[in-house]
Amino acid sequence: MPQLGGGRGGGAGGGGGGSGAGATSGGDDLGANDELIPFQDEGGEEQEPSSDSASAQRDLDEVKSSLVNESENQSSSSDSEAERRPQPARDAFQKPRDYFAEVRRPQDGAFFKGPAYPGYPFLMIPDLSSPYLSNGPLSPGGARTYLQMKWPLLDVPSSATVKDTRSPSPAHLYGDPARWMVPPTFRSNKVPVVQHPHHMHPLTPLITYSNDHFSPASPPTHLSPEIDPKTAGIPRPPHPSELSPYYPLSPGAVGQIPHPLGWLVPQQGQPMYSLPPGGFRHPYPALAMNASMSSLVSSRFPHMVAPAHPGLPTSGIPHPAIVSPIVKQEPAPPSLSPAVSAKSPVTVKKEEEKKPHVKKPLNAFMLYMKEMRAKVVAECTLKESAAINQILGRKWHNLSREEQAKYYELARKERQLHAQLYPTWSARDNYGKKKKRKREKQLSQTQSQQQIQEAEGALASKSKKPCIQYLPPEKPCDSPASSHGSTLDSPATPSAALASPAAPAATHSEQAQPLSLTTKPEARAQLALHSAAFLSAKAAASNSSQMGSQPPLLSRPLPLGSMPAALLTSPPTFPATLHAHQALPVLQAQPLSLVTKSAH
DNA sequence: CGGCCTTTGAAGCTT
DNA sequence: AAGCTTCAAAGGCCG
Repeated sequence: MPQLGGGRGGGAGGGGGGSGAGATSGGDDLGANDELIPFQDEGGEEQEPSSDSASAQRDLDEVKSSLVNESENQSSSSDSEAERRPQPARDAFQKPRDYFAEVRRPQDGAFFKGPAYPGYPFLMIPDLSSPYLSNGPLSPGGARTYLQMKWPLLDVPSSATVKDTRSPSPAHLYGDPARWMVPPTFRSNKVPVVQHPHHMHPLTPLITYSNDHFSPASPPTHLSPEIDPKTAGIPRPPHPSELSPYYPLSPGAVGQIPHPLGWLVPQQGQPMYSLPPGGFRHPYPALAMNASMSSLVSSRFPHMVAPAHPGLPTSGIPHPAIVSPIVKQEPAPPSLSPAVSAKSPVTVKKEEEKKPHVKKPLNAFMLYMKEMRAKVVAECTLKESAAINQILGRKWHNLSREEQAKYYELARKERQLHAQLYPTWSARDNYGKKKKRKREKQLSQTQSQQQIQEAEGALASKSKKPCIQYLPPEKPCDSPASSHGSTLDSPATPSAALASPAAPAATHSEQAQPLSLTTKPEARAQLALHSAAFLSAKAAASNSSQMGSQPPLLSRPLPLGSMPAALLTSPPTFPATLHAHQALPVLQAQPLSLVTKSAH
């Protein structure tokens, strides 16, 4: 696994201060630019999401309001927008991954806490449950945890610790609660964790990945987390940013890939990844030690706690990435491949059944969702994931390129790690494991194009009511008109839409969106009513004129996700047109699905 | 109780 | 190669 350490090394070095460049250009191990970093035409938009509660709130409000009425932005957007968006995005564009080096704009401050970079290596800590494990009762926020650690500035030869698998005592590492940076997710009350005194944006922890800072291979000496003053002298495994803490190494991989947090979580001199063949050891013993954490683990992943019980056979502990509780005997990767062919059909079947279910690595958006969901939920009264996800989707689009880049980077690393842990795994392996109602849905979509069209028309008349449904009755989320979250999005501009042929489609889709929300009109009717007042106020404020004609979503910039890497790296030009082009598919698709649903 | 809904992105599959 | 499909998380809701 050359890639593991290496690539990032360069970045890490640079990271110390400025970092990031390496990430993209430099060097990524696997292919550096393979990662696509989308950006929105809003180009400059961004950064709104700031850790600052106020700003965060604003962001949320924006999103919500945008959901409610996107058109409003059009008119008012100019002012606020200008203010809101400094141009960071453009900057970012020029220096895509120079997150650390870049001096943060005031707004960002909250979000990224620029200053933190150098001195704060970021750790991503899985919520004790492997992301690849089936979901448990754990609360949403609990999922993945990203911790930001503040490291003392020590000069220690990283190499010294790299090979050593042992970790320092947790006590040392965790001794100072103040050092823990806990993302909102954790704060959300579901996971009792000591929170760092300073405000921190939920994403902050993720920065690690986006930057080459925290490179295991060659972490900046001054930043080197390798050694804590208190733990100085205690060798510990490297914490490769590349390696997602979520993935425990498969037996075969053990030793090759040190657990990122291994040093953090000492297992009495045992390597983090010293997994017994076929067994999985909880990667974060230290965390487990925490009463609350421990309970979480035990409740959600009893098997993971097993290590605590000597009597329990380690072999019985499934790999974290493996969903199936039953599984067993063999490490995921091995079990996935060979022997099967030689066995009888029946046997094969059985084996397949036994096969652990290795989940797909999370993509950038998923990571973002996990990170931000709790926050959104906390700030809003909304509980439905569907609604939350919509908000998150909006927020995602509102993120600056750099912010998104962080998640893309993180996702990329996750994929890398996943690939290393489960070399034989293929996304195809999971095909058919879920019910495929979706397919039906889509089919129906295509089949009912006409219906969609009709629906659109209906929508136009209905306008955004549907959106309202998802708005929280109360508005912790909504904010004063000032926020104009949607403003960011955009000017109604059809610019993007018009720019490309797809424009029309996009428009439709956007219009359709509201419909989707209405999927369960009856159920949500009440919600809508609650927010009705809010909406009306908003509508009044905004220029409602466009609402009717303009699709709410249209105003929004196109989705970035699909942006090719090339674009990312390319100079700051990516105009709206470009986005529109790229996003086209997405927009079109969206509408369809939405419409379809509404139809249903 | 299982599936739906909703989002974006990645990967696989199909055409 | 382009487009389509499936799955990933999450949790309230629905049949």
